Amino acid sequence: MIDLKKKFKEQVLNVVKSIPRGRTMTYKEVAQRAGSPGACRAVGSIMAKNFDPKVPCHRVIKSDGSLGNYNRGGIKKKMALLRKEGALR
DNA sequence: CCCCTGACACTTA
DNA sequence: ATAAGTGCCAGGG
Repeated sequence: MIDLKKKFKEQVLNVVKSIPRGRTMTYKEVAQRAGSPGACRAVGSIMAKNFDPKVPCHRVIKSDGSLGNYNRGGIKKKMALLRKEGALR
């Protein structure tokens, strides 16, 4: 269980869990905070295939402001959540 | 100025 | 080990 790649995944989940309400973070920012500044694409893959209910992955968006992928009900659900939280105004 | 494509880094199966 | 999926950057038209 103590593999470097898994550590990165755990770090990514941990940093996303730490995102405050009403705040959004890009995949690149999350990847950089997780310890791999060039793994922005890996963050998307992690979220896409291994989503954790404790992780507000809906607060993680693309660098250009798009929402990216979402496996938790649909993109419109993600927008609704962010809008309700105040991350999208 | 805007739109599209290729190449890259990393994970999961 | 390979293939598929995802997001960012750079270049070309």
